[in-house]
Amino acid sequence: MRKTILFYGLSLAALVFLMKVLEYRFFVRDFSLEFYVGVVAVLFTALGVWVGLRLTRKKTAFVVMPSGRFVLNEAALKETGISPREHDVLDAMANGLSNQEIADKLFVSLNTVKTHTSNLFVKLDVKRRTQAIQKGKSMGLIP
Amino acid sequence: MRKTILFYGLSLAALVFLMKVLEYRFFVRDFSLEFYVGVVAVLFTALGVWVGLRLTRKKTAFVVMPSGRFVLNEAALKETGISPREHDVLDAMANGLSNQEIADKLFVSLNTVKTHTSNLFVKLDVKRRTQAIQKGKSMGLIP
DNA sequence: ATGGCCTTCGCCCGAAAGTATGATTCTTCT
DNA sequence: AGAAGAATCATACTTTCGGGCGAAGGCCAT
Repeated sequence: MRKTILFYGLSLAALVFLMKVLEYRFFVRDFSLEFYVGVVAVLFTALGVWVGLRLTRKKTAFVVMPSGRFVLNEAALKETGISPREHDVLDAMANGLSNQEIADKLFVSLNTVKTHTSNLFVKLDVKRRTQAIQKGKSMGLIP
Repeated sequence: MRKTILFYGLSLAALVFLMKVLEYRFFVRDFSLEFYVGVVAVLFTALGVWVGLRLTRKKTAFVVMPSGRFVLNEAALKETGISPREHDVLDAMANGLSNQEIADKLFVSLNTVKTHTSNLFVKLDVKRRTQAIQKGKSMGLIP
């Protein structure tokens, strides 16, 4: 990551240098300012397109377990401080259940489920249940 | 498509106009050429990034990840009748994005995303986004 | 026994998600 | 040319989530 930033920086520097060259090569020779600016504009537009393309390359590594059974990562459980009940909720959540359905399944009230989910989000450092599921899976908390 | 081209043209025209304004507002008032050019450069770089993002949002383009060789199940795609755009939304959804974030990422309005998600739920026969993610994964629609 | 947890539950409120319906534009296929 | 399917957006409405309080009982360690 640092390398790419450095690379962008160097590219910018190179372009600035090119600008200076153009400035003394063309501008002083009575080329119009519009022309000069136009060149700069085109150049930087191209740079922008290129950077835009670079930036949107996806990288999201995904760790899947095609083999046998799912093993719970208990170390991660302790690190995050997720309680057994919260873990139940996370599991139900990952199965696509709504809070109300989770409440019915666990025989508790809707409010209780909400409390659990809220605490869960804090402990997982996420904002939405979809993210919680994602993170839970990647951490080996749920299958 | 014609409209987008027209839009780009207008954007460029607007920027050129802005350039002229800057030219008479700042340049003649003894601001340095470097400053002026810098503003132009930043402006057009931003434009370039934006254009780059817009241009690359076509194509389903799922980058295969190093450690799991995900292959899109195109048969399932046809069976469910999920459109390319809906597929984009599903992917973003699985990455834990909110509808608003998806809208920003795909350069469309929130309402459009909602429409896509609704159609998606019907086609996947689910009721919630969490279920859509589950089903999407199990059907090989998303990594 | 006191402080710290987990679990349970309540209320309020705003934000996000989802449903329904209709409209426009554009491409593609017949 | 016309039908059909996309993609886009809008408006209006309901439901679900999520945050921010607070609180009570149980359990377990220092």
